[in-house]
Formats: sequence, structure tokens, C-alpha cells
Amino acid sequence: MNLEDIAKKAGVSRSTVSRVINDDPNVNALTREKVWQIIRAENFHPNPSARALVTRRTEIVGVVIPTSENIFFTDNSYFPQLLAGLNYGTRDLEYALLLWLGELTAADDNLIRRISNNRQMDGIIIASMEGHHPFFAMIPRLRYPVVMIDRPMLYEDRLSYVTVDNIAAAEMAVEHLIKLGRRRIAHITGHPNIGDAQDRLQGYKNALQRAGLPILPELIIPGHFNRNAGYDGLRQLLPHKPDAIFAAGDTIAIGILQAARDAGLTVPDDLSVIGFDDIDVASQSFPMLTTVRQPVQQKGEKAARLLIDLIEGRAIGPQHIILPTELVVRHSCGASSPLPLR
Amino acid sequence: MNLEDIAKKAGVSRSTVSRVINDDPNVNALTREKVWQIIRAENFHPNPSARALVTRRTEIVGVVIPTSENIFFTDNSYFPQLLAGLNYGTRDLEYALLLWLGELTAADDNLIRRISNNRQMDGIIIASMEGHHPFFAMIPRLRYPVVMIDRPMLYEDRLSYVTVDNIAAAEMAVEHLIKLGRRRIAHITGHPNIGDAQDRLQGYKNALQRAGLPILPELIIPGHFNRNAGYDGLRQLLPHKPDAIFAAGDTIAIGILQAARDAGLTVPDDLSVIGFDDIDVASQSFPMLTTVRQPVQQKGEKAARLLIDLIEGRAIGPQHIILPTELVVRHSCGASSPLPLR
DNA sequence: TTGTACGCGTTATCAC
DNA sequence: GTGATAACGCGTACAA
Repeated sequence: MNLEDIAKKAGVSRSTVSRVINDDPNVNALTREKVWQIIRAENFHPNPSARALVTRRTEIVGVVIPTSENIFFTDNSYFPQLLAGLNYGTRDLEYALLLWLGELTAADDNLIRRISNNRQMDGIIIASMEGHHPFFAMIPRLRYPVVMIDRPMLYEDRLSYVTVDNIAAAEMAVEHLIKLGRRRIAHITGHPNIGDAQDRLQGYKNALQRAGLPILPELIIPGHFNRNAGYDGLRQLLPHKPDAIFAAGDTIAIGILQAARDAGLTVPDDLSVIGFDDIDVASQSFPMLTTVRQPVQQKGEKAARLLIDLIEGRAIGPQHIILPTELVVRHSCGASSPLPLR
Repeated sequence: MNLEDIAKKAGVSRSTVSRVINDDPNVNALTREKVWQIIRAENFHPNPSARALVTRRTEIVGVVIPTSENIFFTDNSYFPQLLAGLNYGTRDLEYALLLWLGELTAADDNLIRRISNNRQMDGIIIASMEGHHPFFAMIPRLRYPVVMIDRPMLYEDRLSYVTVDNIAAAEMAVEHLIKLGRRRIAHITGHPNIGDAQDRLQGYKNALQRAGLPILPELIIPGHFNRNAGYDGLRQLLPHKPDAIFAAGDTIAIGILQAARDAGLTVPDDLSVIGFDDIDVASQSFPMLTTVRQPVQQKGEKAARLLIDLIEGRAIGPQHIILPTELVVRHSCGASSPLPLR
């Protein structure tokens, strides 16, 4: 069943059927209605390959999540939530979502090639890519629009991206700790090669500086966005007696809570802890995490919309979308009730 | 850059280039090498739309996860892990993955239509679909192969699927509790309209019956695969004084642990708890969960491979793949060390 | 072993 | 407002 068949049944030409389907105004109202009836009756849908062949549009966008599957599926609802947002955004605009998961390491060169040479997508979204990632080099050569999620480490001014104001958010978190009277505030960072992690570190430093507190290298522990980094991080920090820790992610904070328990420390009495993200575990831990909430799902949705706007020419890149964050005060920081900030 | 351009540069005809690309044996070795050189030099890749138009293959498979996004991204690594498996399976066979997330409720009729009429996929995989789901009616009419993950409630003998032997697995779990001396063993079920949940209930009953224990309706609580079902479930069970609970999923079990704490019960002394899945939280809870491990990622991988085998004619449906489970004994059941079973 | 010619289903560009 | 007709890029009988 194709345009020709529909045309025959309707007693018109193929072109007219095509016009009807594509809402071309130059069609007689009666003709239009008759053709639609037959299309519906036959449950006809134009062949997307044939259409793509001539329009050069597939109405498919790619999503690349270059982190290891480990991080993706480990108890970390960040990426699933992001995916849900991307799903919403693309669905609303009638696009489909092609998913590329994996490390895309140099060893996985083949996958990188497959993605960059794949002409089945009208554009791609790349989430949380590390600065030295081999895929980065490919981006400028891609033939379709790209939207990054989180601030890219390279080509920042040439790429479109969606993120939050990580510096301000981190400042907010650390200032909260300072207001609570904490003075030896430590920081466990996220992956050193991810822009957002760097910005959170910067915000941490800014807040200390503004408050006239020293920036102590021994209180800054380079980590990753996982539980272990939190657990090991606190153990490293213990000799330096921090009275608070700002963790670059909630999973890190969960690891800190565990290590504190094992070390006989009480949170928040002996140690305040603040996380980042406000993923599910934050409200299910004991004590419940005070954290910086970022609108993860919305990041996905905005990124999808931006990409499609770029594809369809409604927007021109590079565009930078910065979403707001919010401090969610729970029990791990020592303030039993939300404090007014700033 | 297309076949014609490559052909000109190589001094051959378009057909020869096509043959080279498609590994047709009827090509002179020298010609082949010369053509390949130019293809590589130009980084040429055939237009997938044009190719799909004539081969009627897109090398794309769809994945439909019809649960609400809520369940998908809530602290439940089941679906992300499944997705990772699907990703591996499709990637290895050079297929791409089109993702369809969402409830697909009757209200979302539009999405159901989009999926079932979408000709961009060579086949689809559907995960954990409820029996009364409106999408079920569409399946027999789909023009491409379908593989279900988990036992489908409808058309079971006509559909291909991948799952574990839930009945045997549940029996194993309950028998373990019986061996530990538990006699008032309760069960909190998964979604009543999901085949796997029904099978786990059946296994629970089988084990009791074999041991000569009564099946008490008040000890069977209909639930869902989430934390609340566990929390509320235990509260409902409390008056009936269970000494053990077999939960149809780990998230349910986590809810039970929480409710037990709140009710002043000690697990496992007052109450044994066994979960199902062995997702991350199982080994991170306190006490650590004894649970039935199912190979989630492998389910995804097998499903992807089966689907592609069906697409490419290497297999004919319906096929049923049943993967093994394993009892993982930790601390929530009361056996400090693994017991020999059966 | 290679080239010619046609078809895949659609959109776009002309005439009329 | 409508209908031919020419692309779009590729695969493949069939002929050579």
C-alpha cells in the first residue's frame, strides 16, 4: 500500500495524495476529505525511508550516554530520569529516540564511528561527556546539530548545551553550611574531567573565599560520581577532622553517610553532609540528605526541544540553557528546618 | 557523495561499488581492493534511507517499556540494567536501538499508533507489559517480529519471550524459608496483571503445599513492584503475625525492611525477608537482602539476539527462552551463611 | 566479472 | 487545483 494505491482508490494522482498528507494548502477541500477518508480506511502511513530519502529528515534524534553502563544502571536514578525527560521532549514533537549507551572508549572506536557516520539521525544529544573523551574530536565534524547535556569541557562557546548554574548552586550549598557554623568544610568532587564537577569545585572555593575561610587542599578530595568515592573520601578526610562535607553528587553523599556510620560519627551532629542532584536516594537515606536539587528530567526535556528547534531551523546555535537549582534542606546538614538563604 | 561518485573515482560502475560494499563474492579481488580504498579515503557510508527503501530493512529495533516513567526512573535499577543488556545485544549485531518509554495507556492512544505503524523498525522488544494493556491487542497485527521480556499474559503460545522460571525460583525462596523453620510465611505480590508476578505467587503456593503448610489468604497481599507495596503490605500483615515474607521484588522488600524498623521488628530475628531480582539495593540495605537473583542484563541481551535472529530468519518464532535464577543468601532471612538447598 | 536498466515510495518542480 | 515527471541513493535481475 503506497501513495499510488491510495491515489487510484481516490481517483486522483499520487501528487495530490502527497499534498493531502503534507497539509499542502493547494488542495480542494472536497478532494482533501475524500483522500483522507481512504487513507484512514486503509490505515496508510507513508514509508519513512522513502520520505527520508528525499527530505533528508528521519525525525529521529540520537541520545549518546558515553558513561559506562556501570554508572548508568547502578543505583543512580540520574540517567534514567534524564532519559525520561528526553523521552517526553522528543515524543511531544513526534520524534523518535535512538539510544547509544556505552563507554565509547578509544577501544570502542567502532561504536564512535558508527554514531558519527550514522545518517539515520537528524541530530544528537550527548550527556555528561568527559573532556578527554575521544568522541569530542568528532563533534565539530558531525553533519547534524548537537546538544550537550552539562557544560562541555571543549568547544564550550561553539556548542549548544543545557545545564544548571553549578557554580552558584555549589556556592549556595557551602554558604548554607557556613551559616550553620561549619568551618572545616570539605569537598569530594565528581569526575575531574566533567565540566559540571569542575564548576561545583569552583563554587565551593568561591563560597569559602567570600566567607574569609581558607581553602585547604587536604579538604578537597578528587572523586567520581559514585558511592565509593564518598566512602573512601571520608576515610581520607578523617585525619583532617572536617565538620562538614559538600559532595558533588548524592551517590557520593550516600557513601559518606555509610563511612560515617562505620567510623562512629553521627550525621549531622559530628558531620554535616550536603549532596547534589536530589535523586531518589536522597530522601530515602538515613539521615535524609540535604541536597541541591537540579531539574534532571527538565534538563532532558529542554535539551530535546532545543535540538529539534535547531534541526528544524527555529533556533540557531550555539545556545546555552541554564536551569535553576534549589537547596532542599533535610536532616543531614544539621538544620532541622529550612533556613532562609542569602 | 554516493555510490555513483565512488564508482566514477574508481573507474567502475555503481553496481560494482554496491557489490563491494555488500560483500558480493562476484567481484575481482583487485577491483574490490581499489574500491575499498576509495570508500575509506572518502569515508563513504551508504545512505541508510535509500538502502532501507529497497531492502526493507532499517537495522533498527525498537524497545518498548510501557511502564510509567515513575517506575522506570525511580530507584530501581531493573530497567536501566535491562536497557544495558539490550544495548549490548543490539550493538554487537550492529543494530541501533529505538526507545519508546511511557505508559501507553488508552489515553495515550496516539503513541500506541505511532509505535505500531512505525516502519522505521525491523522488530520490537516489549518489556513487562501488563495483561490488560491496550497495546496487547495490537501485537498480533504488527508487521514485524516481536519479543517479549517476561512471560506475556496473552497469546503466550504465539509470542516469543525471554524470562526466568519464576515458579521454580519462588519455590526455591520459600523452601529456603521453610528450611529455616519459618511457618507463617507471607507473600507480597508484584503487579497482579504481570505474568511473572503471577508465577511467583504460584511458586509460593506450591512450596507451601509441598511442605504441608496451609495457604492462608490473609498472608497473601496483592501489591506492586514498588517500595510502598512493601511498606503498606507489612502493616497489613502485622495483625496476622507472619514470621517471614517472600516479596515479589527487591524494592518491595526494601519497603518491608523500612516498615519493620518502624514497627520495632528486627529482621531477621522477628521476621525473615526474601526479595527477588538482586538489584543494587539488595546488597546495600540493612540488613542486606537475601534474594533470588535473576540475570536482568542477560535477559536484555538474549532478547535482543533472539529478535534479530527472528528478523534475519535465523530463527523462527515463537521461541521461549528461560534463564536460570539463583538464591543469594545474605542477612535478611536469618541464615548467616549460605545453606545447601534441595 | 562487470555494466545496464529498473524499481523501491516519496517529495519537488514543472506545466496546465 | 491538479497531474506528469524528474529526482533522491541504493540493490539487483538480467544481459553482456
